[in-house]
Amino acid sequence: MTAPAPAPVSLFNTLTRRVEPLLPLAPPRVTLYTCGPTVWNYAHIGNFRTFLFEDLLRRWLEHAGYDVFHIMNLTDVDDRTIKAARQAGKRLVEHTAPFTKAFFEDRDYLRIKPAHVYTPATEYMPQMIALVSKLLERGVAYKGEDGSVYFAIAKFPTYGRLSQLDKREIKVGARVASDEYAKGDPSDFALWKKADAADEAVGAVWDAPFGRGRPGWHLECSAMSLAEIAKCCGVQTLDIHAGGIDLIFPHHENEIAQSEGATGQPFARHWVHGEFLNVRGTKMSKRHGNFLTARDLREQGVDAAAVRLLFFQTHYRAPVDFTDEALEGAKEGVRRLGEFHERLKREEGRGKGDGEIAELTKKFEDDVVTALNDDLNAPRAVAALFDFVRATNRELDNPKGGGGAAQALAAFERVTGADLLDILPSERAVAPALARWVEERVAARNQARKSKDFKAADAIRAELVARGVEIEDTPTGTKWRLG
RNA sequence: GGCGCCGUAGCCAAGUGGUAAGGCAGAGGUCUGCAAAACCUCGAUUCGUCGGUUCGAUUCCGACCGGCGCCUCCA
Repeated sequence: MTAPAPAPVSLFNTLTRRVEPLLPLAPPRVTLYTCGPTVWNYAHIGNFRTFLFEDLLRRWLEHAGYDVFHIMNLTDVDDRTIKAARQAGKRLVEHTAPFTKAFFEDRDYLRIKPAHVYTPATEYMPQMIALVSKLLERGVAYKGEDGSVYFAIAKFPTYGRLSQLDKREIKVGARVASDEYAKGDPSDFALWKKADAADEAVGAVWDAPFGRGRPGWHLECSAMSLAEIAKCCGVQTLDIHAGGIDLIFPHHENEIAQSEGATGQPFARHWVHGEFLNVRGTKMSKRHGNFLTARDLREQGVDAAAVRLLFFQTHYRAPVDFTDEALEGAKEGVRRLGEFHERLKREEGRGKGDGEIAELTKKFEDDVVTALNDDLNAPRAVAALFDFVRATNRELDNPKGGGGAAQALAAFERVTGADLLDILPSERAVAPALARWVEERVAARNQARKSKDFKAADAIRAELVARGVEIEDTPTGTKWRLG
């Protein structure tokens, strides 16, 4: 799968509502900005579904030969972080720091590749203030009667293009902000919110030429992404901006307005949005209380490989229901991949260098490339993977077959290993004492089997199973593993 | 009310204008002392319902039913 760099990758673009070839501004470089977590609490696995799809996107682009610069923001100042800090009786940063740390731990547990740069909003105040100043200068922002600064969407004719707002009507009687009277147009959104008592109480306030206050939610993404791509690449347009589907409106719509209002350049060329993780048909969320955090899964001993496989078995633009049954199925799939991997390593040297397996391997890699290039169709890639596993196992079962196992192993590892899907089972540490005991019992059982004392042999197996050890007799000896 | 998404076997889930991938679970078989693993065979005459377009629709159009999301700080 050494694709000529860079390969043609197509992705659905929310701007046009079509699958389009990815056309970076300056290939092979791709600038990728993904909306990260709000660190007011632990992120749940619904949040992580989005981060996992972005992880696959990043890896696939790199695999295709692109030089990806990945930026992810950390929202550490907004309504929720302030409220949570206040309730905890802490300063803002004291409250958010542990959750930022937890996010990184969860990210590592789920094997998500770290972004090249993480941008916490509170560390980009000068950039945000400068952006607001610029928007005020250009006359697309104004100071409201309440002292906050708003963006005037009337000054930005293409407002609503991303979310097809021109076709929308705001629901009559929908939530009306208390500061409504202060704005020129009810749809104008806050760039900078004048400090109030709660903000002061937790230290979420900054001085700015246009007044003491704090940034509106959308501001950070514009300010930070523009700052980072200017620094790294000297540009004002992102190649890809990704996030959850719920961010299309208003978050991303407002980011476009703010950014383009300031730079006059397109903000992002390709907008990519992932669907939700549901629980019995309803969006997983803190509000519904139907959520599970990454650390919950980790504490249950769930292998991250299973979570990754589970999510990759559904297309990123389709909603997926999280059920225990589905997770169990993914765990079983991961086990099977692990077995197959072990087998390939064991039988790598078998047979001649080509044959049926070489054909299967080629088809496998071609299918994976085709699937992922077509709007990151991971489910189809996974299907090709299991087709390959089954067909190759069949060949390996044939005493005369087996030629090409080394190639199969290499291809298998390229796709399922740490560079791409990253869905191979984690190594499980076994305490030396346990290992010694198991080895002794296995030897005893084989002794019993040798003397045809199957009753004793089965008793020992039951003993092992009771301790969570599964055994498997093979022509080359007895294998065991923790179940 | 506006905009958008979804409804495919027990469960999860791809997909195409020409007659349904893959995974898990289940049944039978090969192998095995027995298991396990692996492999083989079996499952939707059918893709929410009803119409329409078409030689032909699960795939396009319309209506309806059911579920869901967004509509100013939710991944």
